[in-house]
Amino acid sequence: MQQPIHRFKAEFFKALGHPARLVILGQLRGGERSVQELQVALDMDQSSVSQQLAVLRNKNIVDSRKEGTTVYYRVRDPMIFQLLDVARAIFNNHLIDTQAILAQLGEEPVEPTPRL
Amino acid sequence: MQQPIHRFKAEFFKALGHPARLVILGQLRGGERSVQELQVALDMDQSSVSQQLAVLRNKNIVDSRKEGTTVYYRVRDPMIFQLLDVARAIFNNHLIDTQAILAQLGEEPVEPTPRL
DNA sequence: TGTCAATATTTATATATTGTGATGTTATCA
DNA sequence: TGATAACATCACAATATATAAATATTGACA
Repeated sequence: MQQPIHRFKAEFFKALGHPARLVILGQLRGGERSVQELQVALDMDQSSVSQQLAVLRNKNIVDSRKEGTTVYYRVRDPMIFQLLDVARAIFNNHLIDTQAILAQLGEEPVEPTPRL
Repeated sequence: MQQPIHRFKAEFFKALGHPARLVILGQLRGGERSVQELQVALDMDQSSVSQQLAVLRNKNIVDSRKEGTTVYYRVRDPMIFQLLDVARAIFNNHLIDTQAILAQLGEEPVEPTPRL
């Protein structure tokens, strides 16, 4: 139970456990992005984006490359996207549950057949 | 960014972000298990196991079934295992990083070719 | 060198999660 | 009904994570 490998795996999943970080990964599906581009896409301030990127960086989920004063981020292992795809499939299988949880979160429900 | 669907996905991944819960899911690969069986397998006290199961239950990741005074848990969607398999593949692809992080966690490194 | 733009880190505070122990609940059975 | 077994939930201190604002770093360029 307290095997380090499980702690590590848990850390990995925890890194995925934040809306902004999921959106960042979604953006990175289209290839590398600068912090600024992400900042615009996410409508978040620079500091916050940088912080979320730091979390992903610390868990080796993303990599960065500096070009001049701009830093470009990319996903380290494309298999991450496969992981997100499987997750999406799971969500689609359980839309009703999803709606229940969203309601519980006090949010409006998703449409009948959402593009996740 | 603040779309509820991302919040929901994040909640899902957060639920996977705990060593004990990952071990529980690992146990449930072999089919349903009673709380007691899990308690023994994880070497945790009853209350803690119950609480971790509650987290998984609240996120609709597991289902429970009562038989007399015993409660059996099972994974709701086998695709969860597929997700864990992809995660494992990612970890295997990045063993060096894994070791780096384990070191950072102050733990002993894993063997060269671990069975995850 | 001085300044600016892009990004990172720090700091403080708020919030959430965890771990542990105590208490509740429910079903069985004497 | 009373006792017990199997779980669940509650309560609270400890720890971790999130959020936001301020400050630091780095590279380009005048």
